[in-house]
Amino acid sequence: MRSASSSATLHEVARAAGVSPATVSRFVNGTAKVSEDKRASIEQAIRTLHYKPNRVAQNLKAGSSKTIGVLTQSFVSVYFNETMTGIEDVMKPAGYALLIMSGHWRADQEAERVEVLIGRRVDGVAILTGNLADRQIVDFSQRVPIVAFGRQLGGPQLRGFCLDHYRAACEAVAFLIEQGHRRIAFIAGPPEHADAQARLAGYRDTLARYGLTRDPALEVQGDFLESGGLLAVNHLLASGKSFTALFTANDLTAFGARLALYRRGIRVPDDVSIVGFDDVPGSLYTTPPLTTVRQPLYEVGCCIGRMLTGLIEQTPAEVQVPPMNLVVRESVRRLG
Amino acid sequence: MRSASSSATLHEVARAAGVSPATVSRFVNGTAKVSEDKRASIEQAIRTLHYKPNRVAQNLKAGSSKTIGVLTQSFVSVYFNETMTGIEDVMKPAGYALLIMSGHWRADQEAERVEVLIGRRVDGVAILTGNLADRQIVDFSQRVPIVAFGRQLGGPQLRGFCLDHYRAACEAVAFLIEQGHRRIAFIAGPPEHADAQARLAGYRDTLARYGLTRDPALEVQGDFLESGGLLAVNHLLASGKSFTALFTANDLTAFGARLALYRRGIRVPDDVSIVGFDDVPGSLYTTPPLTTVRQPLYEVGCCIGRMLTGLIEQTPAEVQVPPMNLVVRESVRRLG
DNA sequence: TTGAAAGCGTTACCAA
DNA sequence: TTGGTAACGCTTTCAA
Repeated sequence: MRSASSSATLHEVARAAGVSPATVSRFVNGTAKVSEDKRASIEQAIRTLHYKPNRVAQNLKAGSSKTIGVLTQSFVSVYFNETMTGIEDVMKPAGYALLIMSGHWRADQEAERVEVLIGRRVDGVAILTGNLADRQIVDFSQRVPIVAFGRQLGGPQLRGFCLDHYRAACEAVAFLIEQGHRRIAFIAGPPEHADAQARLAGYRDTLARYGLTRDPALEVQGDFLESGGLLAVNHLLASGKSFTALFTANDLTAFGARLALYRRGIRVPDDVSIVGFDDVPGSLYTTPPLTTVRQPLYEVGCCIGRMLTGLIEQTPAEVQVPPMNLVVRESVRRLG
Repeated sequence: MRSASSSATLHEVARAAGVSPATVSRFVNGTAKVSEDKRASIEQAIRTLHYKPNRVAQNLKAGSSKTIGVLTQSFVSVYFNETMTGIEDVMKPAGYALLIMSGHWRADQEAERVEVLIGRRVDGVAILTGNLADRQIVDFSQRVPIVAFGRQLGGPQLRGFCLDHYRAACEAVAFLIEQGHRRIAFIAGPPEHADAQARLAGYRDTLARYGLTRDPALEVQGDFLESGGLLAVNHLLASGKSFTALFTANDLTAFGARLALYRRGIRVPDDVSIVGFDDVPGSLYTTPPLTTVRQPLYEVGCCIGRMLTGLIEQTPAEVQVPPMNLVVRESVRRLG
């Protein structure tokens, strides 16, 4: 007896329709012409048996799974999810499904996940940042086409690209300076995180470029999380150093910072201005709405998707990586 | 010539090791004892050929894919993503991978996605809310085990469960009343959304239960989005009706409402108290932090995972659905 | 236009 | 313990 969850096979359809399996296959795939009468009985049989092709068998035969693997770091981060939406939106119409695994920012887990993905014979892998060594990604790319976001990497089966965090951070700080701010504090991200480093460098260099001397006491450590932002502001305030603006390594940090300020009755932007980084959905509705640098993550996802299909189907496409830019809202006050 | 992305097969390993494919299979799977010498040469061959079993072939053979399909509605919603984290955390250790597709709240797309999932022979499907007709889910469940979150459904291969939105909404409104509030406005969710209906009913009934007469002018339509919350508050304010508290159908609505209030200089909670619903991550860091009803979505995901494995592996597990509860933060002021 | 048959990479049964 | 072999469900070549 057939279990409730399996469905009819091509052979059964063939038998029911009184034709050969080959003919049914041809009909189903439109691979060749089938005479009118057979066509009718096949359609009939398919209907009554509820036949649906078994993709697993098709995949085995085809040697490709029409599936792409996505290595994300966390499901609960808009950062990744917007990117995945972009990936899905371009891969779905092309017939690919997404096998998603999260690596939790741990190189060992990430490697293990990629192995699983390759074992499942995905046609390509998208790696969204993470802590895998570049070297290892290059190695993996000998086994499967890979597009890595957040790395400057290349190879026969490998594409990698980054957004220009340095330039974007420069733009943000320049904006603050042009609004009349001179004492600008910075809450940094995790020191080992490449993007965080670039943003910090952008902050420092822009200060220098405008001839402002940098005050180390105004650079505080954060961790890309709200809690870190909150602590950092407390720290800053405790140090007694004054500042009129705050640039944070990302939006979550800005949210935490904003709450710390709120708790002390320090108004934004009246007393202190804030600029964030990322433009997560929530930043449009903070009080006040946050001025921040927008990362075009949805578009990034689309790029990843296009690069990946290009790699897989050997139709190299020149993909234009979208720029980041400052979105000015209400958290910055013009001084003097 | 073998393409760069494929790897050695069992047969090649067998040939290289001078044994039969069957023996290699047995060794790899530990299905039977293999003599020491063969074992060594097989290991050797596997290493030099970089052999990895082809899961696609294994799946075809086994008739199961060790994959479960997840029908989500949107990637960019913490609501779904927290749930998926829970699902992943219980499915991954059990050896299942997640094939994820989003239905965008459109019944036709959702049905199409489930068809794709079934066609790919997933071992089970998790449906996270959405607009599919119950009837259709029941039908699908004849072809594959299904766990549906957000529906009260059951069947031989079907489990469905909801959280008690009605009761939770009652609790939230009761809290407001007990804090001394009498004029409590409500910003509703989409009228066709079952959870939104339950929350509305909870609001109305609780008012009645405490002997408060309900004022229709204090019930405004929202849409579960920040923008709807903002508009709703503007509407409420324009109507001239006074209120001391605001209960919103979800947190996003509360965020929008909070911004509208902020824009008019109305303080929270000094002038107006707010209670949200969901407890999305951001609500801990709004100014002030939002009092809201927590939906234990991660735990829900774990439940879904356990129910699904129970269904698939025919080991029915009694799974305890976690309760929602009010988390009191700083957006409600005690009156009088 | 149609069918027979081989093969995709595994696993498992049956003999040996 | 080991090997041969037949499936799993499909596609595709080769003949007819």
